Amino acid sequence: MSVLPALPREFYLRDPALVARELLGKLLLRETSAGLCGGRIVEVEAYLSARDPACHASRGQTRRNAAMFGPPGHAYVYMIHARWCLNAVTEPAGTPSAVLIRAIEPMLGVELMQQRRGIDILRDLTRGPARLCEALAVDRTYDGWDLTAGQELWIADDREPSIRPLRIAKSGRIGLSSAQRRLLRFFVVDNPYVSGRTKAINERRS
DNA sequence: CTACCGATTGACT
DNA sequence: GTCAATCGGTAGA
Repeated sequence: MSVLPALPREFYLRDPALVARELLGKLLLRETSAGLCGGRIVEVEAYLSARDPACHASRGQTRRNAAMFGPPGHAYVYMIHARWCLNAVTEPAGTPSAVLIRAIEPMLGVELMQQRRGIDILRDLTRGPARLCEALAVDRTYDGWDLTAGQELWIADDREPSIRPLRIAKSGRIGLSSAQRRLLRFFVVDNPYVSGRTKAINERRS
């Protein structure tokens, strides 16, 4: 049993945009024989199954996106431009939606993450979906991994109350070729570990 | 089998 | 700000 227990499956059994917003401030954790590492989630994007053309699963199931069709609370790990990216699957099995973890704030095992990334600069360690996967040694072998099991790779509540409430902003999603009107990217305002533009389209308290 | 592409990143002007 | 390397997934011959 971990000191930092994993969020339960019910957490993920909801609308992906809601899950995305609530994942901000949670801890993404990774444990290997080399030690524990991870940090606070500060940037996410929601992908809304068949009703969302930008979602990898919007045009049906393939071997690549199969994890998104599975039960909530599991990882969907895919490769883009020769780099891995990590999602948390949401909604019931058969509804292929997910939340892309775009950035975390390094908190645990910084030295280990620096080794894996081959850089020292804290700000560049986990800012971006592929960078954080490299820092946490997440690759294809974690596609389909159960994030609620509380081992190797999981997400937990941050029990440090001092950082709340978080100021949250939303914007359009990053890097999509097709224009996406919907504001499905959520990030912590003024956090230096958020990737891309940090201009707030809309702001609220959480 | 080949050809094309991308939910990115890092190097460069 | 611009640009191209990167390589597995996918579609199509």
